[in-house]
Amino acid sequence: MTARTPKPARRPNVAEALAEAIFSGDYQPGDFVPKELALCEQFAINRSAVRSDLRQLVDVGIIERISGHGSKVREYAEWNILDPLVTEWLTRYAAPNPKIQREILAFRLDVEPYVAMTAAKRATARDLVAIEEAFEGMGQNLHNASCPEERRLHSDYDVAFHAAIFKATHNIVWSQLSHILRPSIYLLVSMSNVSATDPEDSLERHRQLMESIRARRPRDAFLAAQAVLAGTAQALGLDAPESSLGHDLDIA
Amino acid sequence: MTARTPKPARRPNVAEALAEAIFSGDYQPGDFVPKELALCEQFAINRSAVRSDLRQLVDVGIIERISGHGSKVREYAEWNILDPLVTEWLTRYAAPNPKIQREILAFRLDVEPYVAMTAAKRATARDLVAIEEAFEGMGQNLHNASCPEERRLHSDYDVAFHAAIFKATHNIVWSQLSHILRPSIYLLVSMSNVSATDPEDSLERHRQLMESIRARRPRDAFLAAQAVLAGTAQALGLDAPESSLGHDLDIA
DNA sequence: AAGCTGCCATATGTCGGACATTTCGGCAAT
DNA sequence: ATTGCCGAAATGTCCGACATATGGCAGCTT
Repeated sequence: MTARTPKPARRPNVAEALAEAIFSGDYQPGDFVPKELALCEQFAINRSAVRSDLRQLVDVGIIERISGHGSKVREYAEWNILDPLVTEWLTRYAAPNPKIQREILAFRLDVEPYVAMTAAKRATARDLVAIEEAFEGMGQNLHNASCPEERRLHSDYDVAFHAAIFKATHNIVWSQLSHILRPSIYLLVSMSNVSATDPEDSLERHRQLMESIRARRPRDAFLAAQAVLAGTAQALGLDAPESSLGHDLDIA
Repeated sequence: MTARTPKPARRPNVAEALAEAIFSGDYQPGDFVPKELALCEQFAINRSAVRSDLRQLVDVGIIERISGHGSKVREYAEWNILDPLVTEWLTRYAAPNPKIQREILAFRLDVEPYVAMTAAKRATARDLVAIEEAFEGMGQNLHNASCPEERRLHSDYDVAFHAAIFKATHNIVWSQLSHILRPSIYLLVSMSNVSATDPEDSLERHRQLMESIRARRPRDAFLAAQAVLAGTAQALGLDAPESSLGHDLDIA
């Protein structure tokens, strides 16, 4: 039986499809998505399945179900952008939501230097292995940047690199927050055709960050993370506004 | 018809009930919760309703549904503790999860000083109103601490106070993270009978934090937030381990 | 004419039963 | 002892029906 299972064609994912439509702007906050029966017809599945998927969108705060009236898209501020599923959708469809992307990047500018500093204090050998593997993956997929597949791989390793640093804090909350990295890192890739930054420079900054963590030098890790993020912000056309943490405190 | 609607008795919330059982330790990671039909019988509702509620637990990462086998409780690390619903349940039933509580408090020790500093730079008049109202609510519900109702009110204002500071950063991610405050603040209350800290001292520290933000003094706000959190950590029997951000950077 | 009341259409919420699919465990043949 | 098949048990999906909540319109009252 070399033939694979003849029907891996599972049922269509209504949540996924609606998420794409909403994130792409087809439906905006305040709009109503099609009613259940319409979705049943459109996707050729039963109401139970449709309702199950709509429940997922409710649980992440994207839509609000009004009994007897319909399902309304909620305001962006009400979305659970910390939910892994939402960040996953943001990475794929969020081009038309530049505001959220900017806020996420601002958040990263805020916290990543601090996370790097904490990681430098608590990282174990196992954490360093994860960080190093991700780093090497970034390096190996840095050449012919014209190949989309390779650029995607590079981004995956980039995400893994930063996520590994978050995990090295050995704190559940920080670790789960690493999901927020994915959208902005992928956004960087999708715009990298116009990116003016030198990939080699970026890799070198990542190396310095990694080495600072390995050497358990929290302050160097803090500064190195600032440098990495500043590069990212610049590539996305955002001047690092005020990563003035060090500045304000050094006044002391 | 002075009689109210005779049946506001809505259907039992299976998700809520199961969450309480899981958070209380009746079911632990790896265990299987009762099968759908058993829950139908136990709560006297239909399978559709049961499945809808189970879907909610799946969406927040608490359980995992294995087709044809059952619903298994996932490891704590896989729970979406950043989801508002999960933090809500944590505030109510999390007594038997001291590990998660400690990690949340460690996270707060990490970020709240920085959040306070950022708020001091960006807070608008409207933000200050929210902070001040919460502060006054804390003060007015500080007397006879023996009254449980008043202690609950005090906690609510305490949460509102810290959440208002998070919102004053004017960043979506920070604002949504304020949900994480609730569990540890409520935990403090539930243990306050053995708390040795003076409520007046705590209130005074909060006042200094508020005034630093109002006066736009980021560094003072940073230090004041550290003082507030140190008090909280001490009351919960945790020495502030290493809020050494300032320390490490001041070495510079 | 303005405002209120009550009815009706619409869409979601719940119910009950049925069948399909997946998983696991046991039994039997190799 | 291993492999393969079969069947029990639980979840996934489907179908049809009724209950409930919401919004708007018609008609009546004032």
